Amino acid sequence: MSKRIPELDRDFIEKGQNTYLRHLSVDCVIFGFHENELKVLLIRWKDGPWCLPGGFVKKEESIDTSASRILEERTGLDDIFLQQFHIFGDPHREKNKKDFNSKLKGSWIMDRFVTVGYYALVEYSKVNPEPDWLSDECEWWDIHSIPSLVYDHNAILDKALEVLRFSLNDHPIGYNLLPEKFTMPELQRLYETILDKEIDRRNFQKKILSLDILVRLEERKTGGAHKAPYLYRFDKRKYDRALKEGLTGGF
Amino acid sequence: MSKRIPELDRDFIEKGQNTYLRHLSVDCVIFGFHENELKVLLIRWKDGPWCLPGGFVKKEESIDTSASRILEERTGLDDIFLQQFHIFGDPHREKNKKDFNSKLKGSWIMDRFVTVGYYALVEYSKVNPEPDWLSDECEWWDIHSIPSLVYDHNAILDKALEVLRFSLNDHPIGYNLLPEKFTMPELQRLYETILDKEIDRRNFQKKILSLDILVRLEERKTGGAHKAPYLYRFDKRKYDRALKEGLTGGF
DNA sequence: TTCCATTGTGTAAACTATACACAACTAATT
DNA sequence: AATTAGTTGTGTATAGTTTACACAATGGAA
Repeated sequence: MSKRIPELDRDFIEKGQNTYLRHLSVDCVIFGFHENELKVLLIRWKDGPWCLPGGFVKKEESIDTSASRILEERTGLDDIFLQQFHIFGDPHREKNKKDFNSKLKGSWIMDRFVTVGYYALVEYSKVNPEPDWLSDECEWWDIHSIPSLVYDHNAILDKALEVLRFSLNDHPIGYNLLPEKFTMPELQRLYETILDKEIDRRNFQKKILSLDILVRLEERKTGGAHKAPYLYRFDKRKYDRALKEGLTGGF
Repeated sequence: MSKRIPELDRDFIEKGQNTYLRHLSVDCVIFGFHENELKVLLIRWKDGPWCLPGGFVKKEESIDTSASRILEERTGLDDIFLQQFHIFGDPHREKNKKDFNSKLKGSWIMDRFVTVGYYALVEYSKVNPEPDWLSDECEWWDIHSIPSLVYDHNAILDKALEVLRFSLNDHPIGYNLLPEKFTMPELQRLYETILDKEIDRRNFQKKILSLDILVRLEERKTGGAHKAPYLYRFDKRKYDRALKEGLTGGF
């Protein structure tokens, strides 16, 4: 699947500290939405466990830029919605780190790392999951069936989800996760998945429309087995204005 | 005022990297409430500018513990309400760092630092502001007349205030900032100061009481030039329960 | 053609937030 | 001792928001 690049490997392990800040990493929780389910992009280390895609901060690089770079490497996307949400600084967070790779012994990588959590919202269909030279697999996982992850990555993911829930009314979450055109039921299911609760269909529509950030198109979504729903898109200008003033209410 | 400790000084500058993580610092925005004004505790470096009290992370120490330690050193208080609120990772955030102290040239301190922002809520009267061996002064400043601070510390403070405002309904902010017994007008003025807006006296009381987290005492606060207001205290058990479930509404 | 699941729409009731007024109290002033 | 100024304690009416709920219309499947 992915090519091993032993040169790069050795360089990274032995001389990474010349390029990157020590003790500091970035981990990304990349959310997507597909088939009415919230998904998270995970990678699997070579011969190792599943984990959040992450990386390190270059010596002259902003941590926001690091996160963007890491994301672009894994998804092929730039200009992504990215949000720092928490920093994880327990000295014992990387439990069993020593066990993972004997050839890393003595490397800067085996030091203690404090990691900055970012979450990203991406349009599922635009992503081309790409393993890198450190990983074997890169796949979307359903939020309801996340495997056991390395270190404290499950806790990082949980925290991201918690923040995402909390941010639902103040950040352009729908805007970033859905394709340009979408139906009201799709938007509703996104909200329901993130909040993990059911919302009344009619009240949802009323409230979302009252925010005055959507435009209903003439088109309807055909092909479904039932009455064809209207398509909507976000009115970016109104959306941005509403976000500045703070979206009101919540479900 | 503060004693210089040249030994410690030299040790810290030359060998600090053996004790602390490199490139990572912690800065604390310590809020207090006094005379109906929100205050922030600032220190002034020796022969230097005012800044937020901060410090470094020991190699085997949790960043939360670092923040607690830094806070205790500056205020004499332990068991303080502390909340990580943002990490500042711009490589150019420490502008003019080189100019500050020529004797630091070549020291690990002159490297780039990423800093974790914490805010603390303390009871003003319990704090004994103490300069340390790096600083000359340690004083409360009114939130409305903060001086120009070093580096990006004004931005860090602004961000803390923004988060504090946002958190007013989900965190035990009143509980931590006020003395044990307080009057309804005092609590209201705390809210008004943090939110920077006026609130109707009667509606405020109605709403706060409806949260069912306060106990009205038999006592009244005497000595004022007017009608003696009742004293209240927080019912810790009910408060904690309400926080878990999330306080509703907001002003 | 009928059936089924789903969409589009509206209204009444419960709840929450806001605006607003008057009597009681305390110390300072006369 | 009475008056005054400023503040506290309390309640109600109105506007606005959220919630609960029902029925007709549509499009493909049977």
